[in-house]
Amino acid sequence: MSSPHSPKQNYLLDALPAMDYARLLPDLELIPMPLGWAVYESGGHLGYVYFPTTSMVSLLYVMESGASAEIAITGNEGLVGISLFMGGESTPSRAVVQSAGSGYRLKAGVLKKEFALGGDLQHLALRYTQALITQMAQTAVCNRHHTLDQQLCRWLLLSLDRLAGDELLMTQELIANMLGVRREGVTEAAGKLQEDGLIQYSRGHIKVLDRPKLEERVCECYAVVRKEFERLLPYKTPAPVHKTQ
Amino acid sequence: MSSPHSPKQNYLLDALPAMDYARLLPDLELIPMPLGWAVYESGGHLGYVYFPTTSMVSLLYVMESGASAEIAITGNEGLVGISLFMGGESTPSRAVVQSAGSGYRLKAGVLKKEFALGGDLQHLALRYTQALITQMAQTAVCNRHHTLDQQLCRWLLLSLDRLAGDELLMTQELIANMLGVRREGVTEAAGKLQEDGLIQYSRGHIKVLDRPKLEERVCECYAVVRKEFERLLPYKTPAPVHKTQ
DNA sequence: TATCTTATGTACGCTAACGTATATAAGCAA
DNA sequence: TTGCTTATATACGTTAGCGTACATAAGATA
Repeated sequence: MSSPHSPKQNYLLDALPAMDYARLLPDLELIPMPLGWAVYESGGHLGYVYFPTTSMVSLLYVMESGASAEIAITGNEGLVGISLFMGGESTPSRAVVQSAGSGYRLKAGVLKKEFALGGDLQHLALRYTQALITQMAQTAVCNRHHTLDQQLCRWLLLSLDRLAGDELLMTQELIANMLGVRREGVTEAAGKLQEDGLIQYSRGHIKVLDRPKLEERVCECYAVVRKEFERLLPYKTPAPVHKTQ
Repeated sequence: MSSPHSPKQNYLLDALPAMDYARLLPDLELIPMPLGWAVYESGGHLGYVYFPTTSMVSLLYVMESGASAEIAITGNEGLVGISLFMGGESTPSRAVVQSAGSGYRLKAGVLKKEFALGGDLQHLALRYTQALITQMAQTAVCNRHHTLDQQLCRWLLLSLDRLAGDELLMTQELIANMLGVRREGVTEAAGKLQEDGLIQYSRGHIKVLDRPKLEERVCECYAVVRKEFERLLPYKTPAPVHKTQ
């Protein structure tokens, strides 16, 4: 099997004008992104920005108690390491690969230089950051007001949008860590979805059977985030949508 | 009484180099920011960015059901309207004046032009935005894991940091809307704080009597946000701190 | 003064999610 | 095959916060 890797599998890189893309290409380094790898740690210095192609990265905060909560998800529509161009160099959160795959990385210095030019990369990166902000804000709202069942639907749909296919490799334990809830709670919520024929899972494999029905059950948060991503990053149509409203 | 208004009461404006400040000064327009005023609406277009000086603005999301949740707070350490320079022009959230006072505004076009220069205003605005992101992320975490009591402490301290003095004009109803909880819940939580002598309130006036004790009761979220603001926006020392850890 | 409005206090049953414990089952290793 | 590890299932008492209802009290208004 050949491996048809290309930086263009990442939306932000793909959206760059040919000249900007050509300038960055020599510095884009293909790397594997294995499950569980901490792309960056809380407070840690970043040497690179990462552009996921076939992988998915969770931004999460781990509390003193060890409990955690996901803040946002990044897939091939974005980049990991916004603090590099936002100027802070680090953040209190962690970034962990949540779905293995590949990505490209760019040395911090190269990115900053390109960003400082004020061209398309700057605009794209900032628009992506705003979309990410919306995702974070909606996570806060969802955590406050919605049930675990709804949040699981949101999480499945957001993840699906960021990956090819209709399958996720993800144990209930992992999902519980992301949502910041008990594993047993996820078992129960996922059990209902399976019973009703929306998904099918076994030992870390989740297959979505009925996406439209998932979109019926999810809270408004999903659509808010999705629409904002589509508005801010057009031309990105990650997965067939049956009903966004 | 004279009114000693100055754009320098806003940290971001104050931190600008003399030349940049001088360039913007003619376009900075002093405006009153009355309680409850919606600085911008969900999805609405912004004509101005706002630099609060003596006022405080809540970023919040209002759900279909009418329930709401605060995403972040902005005071004289920041600005309202980041979507203007981030490129999105609007956001799904609302911004509402939560504590009356004054501020300065700048026409969208002027800000964008200054931002595009890539100078100190750009750097400050982006660093502030990163601090705001931290606040949002921590709101999500706090909503997930901490009790109403802890969240009330966090909210009081964050608000206090953004205002002069030790008093807040704020009914429990208002606070409940911000936190996205029942008013009765706030009554109970605030009752405990009053009983223990940490605060004193009556009909919309809240006075903080023992800030150190408040900082003992608050969850870690407050310190995370505060430290990140201090790291990203140095020289800003809003209120005496007794114990940040 | 009496009345009205708004802010705060208190109570009661309800539910989602928690913490904990234990049971089953699927895949892997020997 | 047997045993071991990991993933999922189920149960039970506890609790924070909800929804609702109603009571008090402080200012404002007449």
